Amino acid sequence: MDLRSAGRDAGRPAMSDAARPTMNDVARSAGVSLKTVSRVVNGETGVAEATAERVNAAVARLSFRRNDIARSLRYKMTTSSIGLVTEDLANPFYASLARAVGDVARAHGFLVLSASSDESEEREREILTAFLGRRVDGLIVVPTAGSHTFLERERAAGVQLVFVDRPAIGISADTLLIDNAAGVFTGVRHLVRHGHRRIGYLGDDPSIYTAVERMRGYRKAVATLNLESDEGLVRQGVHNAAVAEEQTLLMLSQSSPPTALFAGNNLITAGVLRALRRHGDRLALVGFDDFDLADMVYPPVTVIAQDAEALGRRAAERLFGRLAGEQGPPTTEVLPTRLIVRGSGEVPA
Amino acid sequence: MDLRSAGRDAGRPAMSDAARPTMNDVARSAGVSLKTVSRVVNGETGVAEATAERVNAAVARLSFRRNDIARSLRYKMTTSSIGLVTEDLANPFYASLARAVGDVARAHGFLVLSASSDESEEREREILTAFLGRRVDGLIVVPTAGSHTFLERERAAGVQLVFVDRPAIGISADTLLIDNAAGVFTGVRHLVRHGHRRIGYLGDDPSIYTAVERMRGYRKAVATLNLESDEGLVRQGVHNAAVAEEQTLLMLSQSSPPTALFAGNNLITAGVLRALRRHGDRLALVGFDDFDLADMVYPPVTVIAQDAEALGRRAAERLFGRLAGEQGPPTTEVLPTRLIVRGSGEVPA
DNA sequence: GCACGACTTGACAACGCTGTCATCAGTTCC
DNA sequence: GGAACTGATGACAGCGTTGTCAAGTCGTGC
Repeated sequence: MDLRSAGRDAGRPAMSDAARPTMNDVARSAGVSLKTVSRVVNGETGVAEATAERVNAAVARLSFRRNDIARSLRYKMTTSSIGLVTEDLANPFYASLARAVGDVARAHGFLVLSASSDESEEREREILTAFLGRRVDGLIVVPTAGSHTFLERERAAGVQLVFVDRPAIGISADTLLIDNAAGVFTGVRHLVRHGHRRIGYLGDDPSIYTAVERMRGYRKAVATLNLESDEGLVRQGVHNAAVAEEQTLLMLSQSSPPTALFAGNNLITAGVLRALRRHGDRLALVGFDDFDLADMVYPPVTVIAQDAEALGRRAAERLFGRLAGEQGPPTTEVLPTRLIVRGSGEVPA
Repeated sequence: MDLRSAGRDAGRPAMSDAARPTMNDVARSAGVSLKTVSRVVNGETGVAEATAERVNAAVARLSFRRNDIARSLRYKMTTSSIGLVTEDLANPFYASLARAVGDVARAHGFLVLSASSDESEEREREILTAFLGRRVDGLIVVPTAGSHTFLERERAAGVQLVFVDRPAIGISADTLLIDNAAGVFTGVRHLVRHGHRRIGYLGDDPSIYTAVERMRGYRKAVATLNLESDEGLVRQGVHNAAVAEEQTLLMLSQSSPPTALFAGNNLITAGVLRALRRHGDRLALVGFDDFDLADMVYPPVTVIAQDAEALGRRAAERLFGRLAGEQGPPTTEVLPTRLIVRGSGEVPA
């Protein structure tokens, strides 16, 4: 594009020179002092009605909009904004969580900065650094596996901190978790109640906290519910649907295959379903994570559902509680999961 | 909640008395002037190596972090942040869009403020006002139905503006759309090619731009592909899965029911699927919007997919292009949809 | 020995706003 | 009629940073 020929007011030139009016401009235009404008704009008392009207007229005339950046700087260095870091905002689970956080923030007059860490410690740190540079008043973080000790000094400077979905290493702060182990245990027990004793498990990478917890739930079920214990029934590090499909087929072609399966997350559930369809056998299945149209899949999938919305809401409430001055040592709240029975888990052994 | 009383001395933990160090503190600690600290922190040239080292040591010692709020105020009043307003961040479509916007923003060193308007004009305006008060450098907006003329003055003040998914009324700005009408047309034509001439359509509320466009695509298909035109085959205002299910059943119990259906969005597709299952007949179906496990549903659903990620990415690229100074009149870019054949649309009439 | 430029450093103002305190007119009270 | 109060308004400083400009130090060339 040729800037020269773009000419007059084609783009931003001339117009953008119309710099934003400041309180000073409004003051001049209304024939009052800067401070009086500030009083009117912020709805403070002690301004004569006639004066306030003049100021308001000038505000409207100039399209004045208070500069909250400057206000923040002057006013206690607090920004009415919080930062939210999740693994991936496009993931429906975190999307719901983010939505809930946003709603609570809005109710408190706060804005939300958000970004995705993609499970990268370095990227998470970049994001947090940027947020802190912007002086967010609080942070809600789905922490990566790395140490979060460096946040200690930020907390000392008054930044409130809540971890969600996983605990953080190297720092103690308010934390909200899902009861992953109990969820898996419940799901496996459901299968046991339908006669299964040989139950396979496919889980995500053990570097991920939730994967470890879920595996723990499975191990506990195996140990306490009198299940067949066989490492051939266990697959870890299954981190996408394709691998899940492949591993399921391998597991089913063993000499003594399982009669039921537990899928450690929604991606794995998808892969398992595809494998079951290809395989033809009708195995029992329970998956962790609910998903849209789970009732329309064949077979309809029985799941352990986690409430992302509640998780986000509670985390935000906790954060705003602290911002409002709630004292006390860091707390950890664990939210329950819910078994949703739809058919796939009720296939008898 | 009253922000004023919130932050008071009511609650700030004792720790927070350890106020954040400023460049002045660093300067004192390093025995140099404020300005020299600024130079070192911003990597400017012309500082003796020994001095820079002393400053860096002091920075580390005090855990200094540059205050970007103050920097923004001083430095051209630009904040390296953009605002994103969608209808609902929890909706997977907008979640993907938001993720893409976030990635592009990150590549440019920008942060993203986001919020959900819930289709409310008033709420959208509140959000935009809050964003603009924070002096975002640009806005990406999925506009509600109301007039957006008030944004004209913001643009005059230099705020860049991109509308996404729908055009905005009362203002002309860069816009990115999905070719909704063509998508529906393609889907209906797909059904026609499998012998259908009596095709039902269920669409969302006509107050929504995309619903109107999609309906237009259906009408065009009916008119040009020699289909049976019958208002009994058309349902508008279907705004959730339950209504879709109910309306589908009603439509199928007519004296001359359709042999195929087009579902105007993913929620409607879900309702139609449930109705078809209850009804027992195997009708052909094409739905707008792809969804997870569409291949595992029975029957696997043929869909018209839209690329939310591309939409978000292009919108952000457009915005940053403008922020980089690209001139020229507002553009409108229309992204194509994609037909994904899975089985449900291939049932012969 | 002195002027010169190159390099390094710092003093100061300003970004747009709010808190503090002073000022000034108009009461009220005895 | 003067002290004391009330209500409205403004002057000024300062939040933490960066741009501007001046000043200082040093080595070089003649």
